[in-house]
Amino acid sequence: MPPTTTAERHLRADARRNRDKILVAAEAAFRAQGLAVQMEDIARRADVGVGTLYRHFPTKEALVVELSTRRFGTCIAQAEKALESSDGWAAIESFVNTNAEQMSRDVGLRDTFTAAGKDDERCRGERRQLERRLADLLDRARDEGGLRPDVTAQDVQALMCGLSGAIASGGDWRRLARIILAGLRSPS
Amino acid sequence: MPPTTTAERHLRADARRNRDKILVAAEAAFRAQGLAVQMEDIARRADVGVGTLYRHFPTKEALVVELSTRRFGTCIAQAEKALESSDGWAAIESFVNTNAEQMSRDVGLRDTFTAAGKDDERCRGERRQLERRLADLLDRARDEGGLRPDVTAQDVQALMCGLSGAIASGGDWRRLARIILAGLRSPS
DNA sequence: ATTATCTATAGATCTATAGATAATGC
DNA sequence: ATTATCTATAGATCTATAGATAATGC
Repeated sequence: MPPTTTAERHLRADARRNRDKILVAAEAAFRAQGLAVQMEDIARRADVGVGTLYRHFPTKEALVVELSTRRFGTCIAQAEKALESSDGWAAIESFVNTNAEQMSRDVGLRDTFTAAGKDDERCRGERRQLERRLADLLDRARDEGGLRPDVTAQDVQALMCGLSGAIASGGDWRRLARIILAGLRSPS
Repeated sequence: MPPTTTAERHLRADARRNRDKILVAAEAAFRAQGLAVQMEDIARRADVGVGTLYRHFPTKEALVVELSTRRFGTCIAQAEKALESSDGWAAIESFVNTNAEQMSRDVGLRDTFTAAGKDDERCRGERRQLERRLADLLDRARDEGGLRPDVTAQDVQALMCGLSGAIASGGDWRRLARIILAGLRSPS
């Protein structure tokens, strides 16, 4: 559930409608074309003038941050869901595979991992929270002996960025995820 | 040794000098700032007007292709040198580590791997040749039993792109290279 | 005489805004 | 009456060129 700020609650009916259309359109545009897509394109997809787009999001950065935050949120939720698995190593496999598959279908997600919101406090917060969840996953798997003992959450975060690049360059996510997971697995 | 084309041989003394200065400046600019650096910046570094830069390289793409080709060339040479090693697996380790270390110091190299010259025949040729050398390295290591049997040259190329992204996102190249190499190693 | 260089600026490609017009809701 | 929308365009930020000026080499 997105944070319904005070500003959003008092929105006029048409404004509310347009805001929703913009978010849907931007989501689709980012997924298909990445964060570099033009504001004009997003407005066209939403069937709205660019002026309206800028009324709702004062800068492109603000729009990118809004949607990147949501993507990070999904990713964090996936990490938490994976944590429910009974087996520590299976949780990590599940997390990496799920994300790799999603990145293969979503340029915006790849861009989010590698580039989005480096200067935005909200995005940085999400990154930190993801790192914490990742650390939880790793701690458990390490305790159970499934994980190579020296792997850190930062390593895995960097590897997820790497995975996004590798997928973008035409690699098969299944094969790449398998290799990276094998690299993380404890050498038994 | 760069290919001394006919055009380059007949260059007037000052033109020859400026061309060299431009190549040195562009190399340094790409290394420090990546391929997105501005032509004006490169010209300034070379102590030359932008007009001169454009006289020698008709488009920015041409300059990027020239320097990316060189980077690919170095990389191919490293693969060939690694191939001289007596041990197949050691050759792969050496290749991956060398490149990872270089990528950590050279934004231009990272950009070259992930983005450069996708539309240029010369660059595509270099990519293919690198892939062939990589395949040679893999074949041998596989025969010797050191390599996970299903790994392809394309996988490794994608992983090198990934490594570049992972390093760009702040990862430690030593740790990342170790994990990826462990993933490629045969599970014995 | 020819070939190369420089500066100033045209042109392309975006983000963002101004200000005239239209839709909402009290 | 207020709030939102639209189109046309300003502004920023690049790449690339025109055309007047300078350096080279026969």
